[in-house]
Amino acid sequence: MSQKPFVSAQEVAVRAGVSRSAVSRTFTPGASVSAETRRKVMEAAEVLGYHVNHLARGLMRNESGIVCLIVSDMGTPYRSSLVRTLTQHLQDAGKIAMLVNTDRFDGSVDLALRQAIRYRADASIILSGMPDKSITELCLKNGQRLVLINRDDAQPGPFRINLDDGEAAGRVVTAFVRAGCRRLAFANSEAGTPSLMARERGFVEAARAVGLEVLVERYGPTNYDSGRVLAQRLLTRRERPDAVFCATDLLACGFLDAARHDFSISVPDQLCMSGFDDIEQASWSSYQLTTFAQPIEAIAREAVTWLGSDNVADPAGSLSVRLHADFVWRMSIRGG
Amino acid sequence: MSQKPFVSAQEVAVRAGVSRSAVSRTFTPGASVSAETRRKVMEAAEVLGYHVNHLARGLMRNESGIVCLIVSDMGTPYRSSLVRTLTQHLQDAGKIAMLVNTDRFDGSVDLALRQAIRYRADASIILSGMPDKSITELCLKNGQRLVLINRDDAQPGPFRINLDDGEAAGRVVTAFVRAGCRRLAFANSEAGTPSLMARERGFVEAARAVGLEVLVERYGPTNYDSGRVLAQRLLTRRERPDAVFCATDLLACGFLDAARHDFSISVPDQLCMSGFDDIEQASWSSYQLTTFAQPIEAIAREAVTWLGSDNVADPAGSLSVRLHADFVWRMSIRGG
DNA sequence: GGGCGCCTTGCAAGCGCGTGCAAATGCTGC
DNA sequence: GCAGCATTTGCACGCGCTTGCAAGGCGCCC
Repeated sequence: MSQKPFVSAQEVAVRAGVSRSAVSRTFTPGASVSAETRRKVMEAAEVLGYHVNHLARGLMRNESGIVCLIVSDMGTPYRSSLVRTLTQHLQDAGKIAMLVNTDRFDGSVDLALRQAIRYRADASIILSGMPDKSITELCLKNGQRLVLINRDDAQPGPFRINLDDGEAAGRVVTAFVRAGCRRLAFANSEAGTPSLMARERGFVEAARAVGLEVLVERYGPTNYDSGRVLAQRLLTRRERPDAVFCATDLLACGFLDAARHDFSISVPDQLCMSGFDDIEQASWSSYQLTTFAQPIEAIAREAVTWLGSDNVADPAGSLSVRLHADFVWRMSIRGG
Repeated sequence: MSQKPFVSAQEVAVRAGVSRSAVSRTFTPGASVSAETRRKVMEAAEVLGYHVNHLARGLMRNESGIVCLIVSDMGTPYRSSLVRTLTQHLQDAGKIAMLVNTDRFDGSVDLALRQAIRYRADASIILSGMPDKSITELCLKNGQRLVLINRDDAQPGPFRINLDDGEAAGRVVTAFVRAGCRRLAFANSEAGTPSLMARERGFVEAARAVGLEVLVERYGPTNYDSGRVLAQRLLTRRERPDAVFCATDLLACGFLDAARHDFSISVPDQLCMSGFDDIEQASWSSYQLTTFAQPIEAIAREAVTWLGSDNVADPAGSLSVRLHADFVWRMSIRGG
């Protein structure tokens, strides 16, 4: 059954009456083949249903065409959009995405990178978690390129794509103040990822700069239910906040639902809110959330462009890029 | 730079003072190696950072360990959850997922399958679109297994996983009637996929069986905005429906938002609603949508179990499985 | 002690492909 | 017609791995 299922270049060669090299060259862009030979080969390949074996090709070329996407929580709106856009761009660049799910446990990022090495992936793009330093070195030593998205890591080697989280947080403060808010709060999860913490820090500092203290609350994983819990905690305070910046849209949705349905608080009249990510749900009419748009297209473009370029060992500098998150005005802050 | 980046079994062999075969056997479960040799090999592999080259292994074994996931709209909640769960189960079974995005255009399902062949994927799982018959035959002839999820196709060969969409639709009718609704409507997209149409047909037929006609409206792609448009169309009718079954939760969310915010209709008091999929948002307190749960875990389990089994050519029969979608009662139908 | 059988090990072939090298081919200009 | 050149073609090797086969090592029992 599984004896000799796939047709090989050899078989195409005999049917086309040429040598096997000719077949190989026909499918190698830029190789030297006459038009006539190419035609014969293509014809034979068509009728036989021949497809180049990329496993073997990868073996020879030392370039598999595989790019490994390492991600957790991919059921989440922001993550799934990013994965979607990345795969699209990779395909446009002639690459193919291999997907590794790291939901199970923490160490699985390292395991994922090992898997990437086994399949000789040309590169790995890490959307979640943080690999151990020894593993990243192993990858780099093996000629595998690494991209970290929103991981904000200092170690050299990987290409790092980050947002201006801190600056964005500052803009929220301005917007809140302009809306007349004085009692600011920040709702965060306990995930503690660099970008989440950067938003928190940026918010607190910008508020302090205009003379305001921020109530910071952290709870659970970064999802809808945590947003509800955070609302429960923040909205039952004696001094109830009149403006809340949620580290994530998902948190904001949960927060907003709890505020409206459990506390009958009107947004934005009694409470101003902002989120981050601009997930699709933020634009739904039940939320109309003012938020920051993740520059997903730009992130994907930066990532695959860098993968395509040849500047492997740039002397520490252009190995990092900082993208801008646009403020999307909707209805959750007064006075847009 | 990219000269000899990866360490090979040969290098491990010389360092361990054994033959290259011994290294190979050490990493082949069930092969004959003495404990002493294995120890030496493992030690050498560890310090050298050796990882079996799965490209080469796949070449020899005629089994790459790759399973291709073919999917469009993966930014969507249901799709991304399914992808998430599938990759998880595949990894647990020792396989790895390759992701092909078919958002671009229709023919890309065929292109995706060709890509799967090139990488000698052991199997392809199709979540979106429908491949051309000639391509599926090419895959099967090449020994590649095929799984169709919710594609409801009759052609033999692929393993088909479907839901009891029609029966589910019948249960909605019962619930609507029990709630006292008489003017039923079905809100569908124009995608026309088998499962969507099965729900529509099942709903119309079950309604007819109890003597009710159904207002059917179809519009656009299967997303939130279409739901809003459908509401616009159905809720402005002279005889306004008092119960709407939306083919999808995403449609239902859009419909519900439009009903409440644009028409000030109270759900479920003035209008009963049901969706399908049980996406995460259906449980959010702004929606509290009564719907059917996609048995995502069961789907993934069935798929990878079949991939692991050896019954390739089962005489047409168990090549198809029909799963049950549980009714999830929330607040969008009266009298739960 | 020698014959027998089992476990382990090395050898070598081959999976499908790309590519350097040399031979062959075709073409131009005299 | 032939030297000279550019282009095309075939041969053969090797990428890193698995695995059948036979040789080697070892213990057992008569």
